[in-house]
Amino acid sequence: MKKITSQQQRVLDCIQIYLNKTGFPPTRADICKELGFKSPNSAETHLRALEKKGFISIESGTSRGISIINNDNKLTQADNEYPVIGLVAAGSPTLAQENIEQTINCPNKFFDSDFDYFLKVKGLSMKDVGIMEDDLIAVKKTNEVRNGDIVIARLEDEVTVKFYQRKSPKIVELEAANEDYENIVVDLEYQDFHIEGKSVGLLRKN
Amino acid sequence: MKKITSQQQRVLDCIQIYLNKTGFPPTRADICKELGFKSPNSAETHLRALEKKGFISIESGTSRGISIINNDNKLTQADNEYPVIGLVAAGSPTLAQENIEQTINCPNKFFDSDFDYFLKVKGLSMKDVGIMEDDLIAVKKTNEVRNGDIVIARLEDEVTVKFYQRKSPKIVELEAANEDYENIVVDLEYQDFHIEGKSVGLLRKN
DNA sequence: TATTATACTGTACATATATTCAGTATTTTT
DNA sequence: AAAAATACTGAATATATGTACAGTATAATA
Repeated sequence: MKKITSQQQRVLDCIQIYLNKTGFPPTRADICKELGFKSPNSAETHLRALEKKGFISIESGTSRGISIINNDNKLTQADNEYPVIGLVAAGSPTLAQENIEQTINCPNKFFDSDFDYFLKVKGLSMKDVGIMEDDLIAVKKTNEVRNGDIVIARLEDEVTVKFYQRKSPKIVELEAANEDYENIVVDLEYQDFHIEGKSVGLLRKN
Repeated sequence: MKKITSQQQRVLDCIQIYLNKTGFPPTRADICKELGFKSPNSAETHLRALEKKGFISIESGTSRGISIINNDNKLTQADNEYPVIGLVAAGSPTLAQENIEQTINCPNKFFDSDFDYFLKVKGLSMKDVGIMEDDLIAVKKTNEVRNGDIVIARLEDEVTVKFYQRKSPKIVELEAANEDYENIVVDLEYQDFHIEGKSVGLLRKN
């Protein structure tokens, strides 16, 4: 990490303080107000310097698009609040979505891949691979899945967790890991099918 | 906290996911794009409902001025490095340096109970309760176990994970959750038996 | 010595964004 | 049965905001 000047440090601290206080990053004007600058360009040039030195990233054209880059070699590991989302009974037909109000504090790099939320499992359709009722699956939102991946898929209005198997350009098979459940064959041409994401890990609380 | 609808939960999760990914809250348009709405007013009304119910706060006239109100005090959130210990066929799991395969950074109060280390599972003797090979069991070191608890026990030189059942003052039965394995009957008078701890959670990395 | 980085003020403008208004329809609550 | 809440589409607009351009001045670097 490159050297930082005292003024740049003030700006960096200002961003962090503003974030802690409000929950979102400041605008150029906010920084000016906080540090006594009279031109938004003062903040702008400092931000550009901080970006160039790798302390922050700036999303171009985006309001408040500042994010502080954590060097995770530090003592303070970056945690986040991850939402826990409910799931309809896997393998059984038609049930309204039941959602759960809960978030879990978890290090960002807890699993081998990053992930977006936890999914609370209903049903036992994946029991043979050790996914039990009420387990929390760490889900990475993505469309890029391979055969054999455990995917979270939406078929019409129903969300399920299954093995993914692309059988042909228009046919996907969703395979359960439980002999009591039958596999689901999806015709992409006639059915509303969408990959929500894939499993990158699992969490269970006794 | 008031009731939340499934769509409102989706919006709330969307905000959290966006925050985790970018470091700043989404705009109305961002939410629409993420959830498939076609009018920014769809996001707006959901946000107003979430604000009214106390899940978020919205800074008026401020771009991305959304912040999630979390009920739990995560200020005192502390992390720790937890050792991962291999479950070898013979020998007891100790926290000796040579037995520690790796460490995992994890919030102290990640599971419902506190815990001391992760144990890496070998074998499938508990497969019917979803404990698979190479899963990491969060172990709390304790002697206080109850019937039905999943315990980490040492019998002579062998360490196993099993259900605990106290049959009589001198007899303990260690029950597997896999029909291919036989239960182990322990005579406390004649056998060297020791409870290392009990399982308080499970972690799996795909 | 020339060049670059730092550290500002001040003005201007395109666009990103919040927000209101006008509708429609369904579900839930009173 | 009426009222309120939910769940949207679609258009319009004031303003919040990023960002470029034009300057001035000093310190650090090559």
